[in-house]
Amino acid sequence: MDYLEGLNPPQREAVVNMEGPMMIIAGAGSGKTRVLTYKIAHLIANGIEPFNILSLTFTNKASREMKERIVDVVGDEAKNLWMGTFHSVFAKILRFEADKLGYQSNFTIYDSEDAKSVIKGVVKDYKLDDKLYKPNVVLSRISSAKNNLISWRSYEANNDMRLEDEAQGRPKIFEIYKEYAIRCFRANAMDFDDLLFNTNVLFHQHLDVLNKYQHKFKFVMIDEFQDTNISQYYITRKLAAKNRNICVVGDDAQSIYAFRGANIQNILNFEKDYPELKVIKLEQNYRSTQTIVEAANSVIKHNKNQLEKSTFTQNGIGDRIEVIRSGSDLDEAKAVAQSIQTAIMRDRINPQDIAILYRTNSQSRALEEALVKLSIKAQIFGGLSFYQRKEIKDMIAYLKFVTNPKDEEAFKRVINYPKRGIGPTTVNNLFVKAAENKLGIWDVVSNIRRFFGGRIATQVENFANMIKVFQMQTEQKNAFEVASFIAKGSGILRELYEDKSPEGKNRYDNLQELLNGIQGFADDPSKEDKKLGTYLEEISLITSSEKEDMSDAITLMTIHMSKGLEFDYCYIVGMEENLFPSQMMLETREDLEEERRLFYVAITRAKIKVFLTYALQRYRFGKQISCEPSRFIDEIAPQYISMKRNSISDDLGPGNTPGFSNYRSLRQAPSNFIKKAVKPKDDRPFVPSKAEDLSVGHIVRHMKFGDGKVVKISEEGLDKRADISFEEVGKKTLILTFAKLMIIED
DNA sequence: TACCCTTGTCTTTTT
DNA sequence: GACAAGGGTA
Repeated sequence: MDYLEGLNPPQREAVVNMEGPMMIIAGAGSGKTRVLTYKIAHLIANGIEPFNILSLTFTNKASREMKERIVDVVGDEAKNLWMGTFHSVFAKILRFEADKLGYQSNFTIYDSEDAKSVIKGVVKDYKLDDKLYKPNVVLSRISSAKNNLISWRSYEANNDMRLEDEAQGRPKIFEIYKEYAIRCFRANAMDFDDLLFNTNVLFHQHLDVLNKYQHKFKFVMIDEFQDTNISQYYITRKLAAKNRNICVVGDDAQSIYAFRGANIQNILNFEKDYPELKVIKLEQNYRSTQTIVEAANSVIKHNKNQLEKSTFTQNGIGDRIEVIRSGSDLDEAKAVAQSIQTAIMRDRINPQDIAILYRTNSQSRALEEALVKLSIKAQIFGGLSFYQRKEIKDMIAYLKFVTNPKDEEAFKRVINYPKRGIGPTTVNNLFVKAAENKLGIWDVVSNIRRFFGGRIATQVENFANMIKVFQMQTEQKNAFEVASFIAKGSGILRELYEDKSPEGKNRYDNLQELLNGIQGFADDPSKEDKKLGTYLEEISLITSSEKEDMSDAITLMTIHMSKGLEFDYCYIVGMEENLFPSQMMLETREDLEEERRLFYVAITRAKIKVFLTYALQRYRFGKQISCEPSRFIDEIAPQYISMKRNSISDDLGPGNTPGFSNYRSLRQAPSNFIKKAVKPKDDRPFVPSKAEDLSVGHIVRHMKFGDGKVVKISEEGLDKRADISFEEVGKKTLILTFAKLMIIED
């Protein structure tokens, strides 16, 4: 029991109170993972069987780490714990109970890309306006319906949803939802939200099943409770209804997934649903310096909606937060890279303890380049995950289609890849025939002679025979044997091998890497089941955040991904209005408050020091725009920050003309451009004309870009801009307030 | 049917 | 600036 020694009184209270409902409100850095870990260990130490404990986390990484720590405390029996993300745990249960809902246990899990593709198909078939019914918009409506447990059947009658749709001019969403649901079901496929939605249906319709799992999961733990949505909440409420041993851990100040349906309301509901609830607050921060904790508190104070809680620390005061201003996004990246170099060399900070955090994935590129120049190793999380690459998705589509031949999305990917002369027209005919005969696509394809003759039949038949051979393999062979057989047999491997371009080479390597990964799965002695289906189950819920940690590399990730992690030094970059807070989150106070919580999360990742950086100019949407520092910088109480200028580009004060005189423009121009551009066609003296004299059709001269024609004048916000097609450097958009242009021809 | 070019859209965050 | 979709051509 010596693990109890290192806990403070509230932490210990949380651990030793095993039974009954409990809510732990845990401030950032207050040791909540520790408490959760020890609590589970304590349960096991007191004779509770590990397989009676269900612990839900938000990432597989978090659950893996927690499991390892529990093994350290109580030993190997902890391996039988039920631990994982909501999605992975309930996917497992749904596979087991699939027939009760009319699914087959080999159902496919559609990722968002698959889902959008289905929606696109529906919008097209229903002849709706695809500008209005964009896949993203429709999917998020459907998703929020499912997360609130509104089925397609009840959607039409749901006034809230319908009125919102109509107000936005999209009255047909419910029809798309209906058809989307029908198609997914027909394809024996579930999307991410279905995994939770269908679990609710299962527990609602089959009380015997619910009973079984209530009995099994005598203790339920939920981490990051503030990020659960209604659908998740109902599942856990049902599971815990009998034993009422439910323990949730969360921090309302760190709720940053409202956009995904997370509902802070759940915290309040929890108190109503369990009147005997024990609430424990962990308020002492063990992670960060006083400066960081106080600064974070001073930020979150600006939010109206929050639970009563005050975090404090007994750690030292530490350095002030450093705010660095740069002229451009590239200079910002340079400054960050330099500062990191100093941190590593002078402050002796381990690279693994340094992170650069940003609001959007697209910000990573400039940073990456700057780091490479200083030979600082960096590991970038996010962006396209390995499994989202085209060549990988193609290969996996084969695996999916072979396991679940109803999967229409997989079918569409593989039917004509590699090219086998079955084009979109033919594919469409196949789908029409399937619909006419109320059959699945595989029923038509595998019996093609009953429906078509001629060239189509021959080609489709070849395809069907190939798939049948693959399917036979899955019976006896393990995932790797099947996959490498398919890679060769389908022609994918040859197709990629023959592409000798650098990208083609890369795709080939990626495919090999995928096969290696499958081999690793098949060779893993701890896995009992090495079937292809099990492999697919495992990877369909993997996310880009779950790469392995690389040693001596710094970390680059979005702030969202950084939740739950900690670093010595944190660089929070792009602290600009419209970027952070994001311009899409400025409309309502709720949205802005979520952004502010996100900022709170970012600051509290740091143990020793926080850097905030912003740039005055930044490339976005392929254009350069001016930026203002983020309001969040001003929201930090001033005694905790110190302002610095980026030594690289501190000549860009407000009085100067930043515009296009920085090196970004030069860098992007052709190498011979500098010489050419400064040499005008004639030797008239350069006298800038007034911005308001400029109009479309004028030929103008720019000191660096040379001569060009004005093709468009537009206003964005307060800035008047001109699109100019330059002879030497092509089309540029210039902000007329800054750019100096001389009209040389009307 | 396949390929090339142009055009339009996009960047918020993720299971 | 990046990528998918659409249109035109062989």
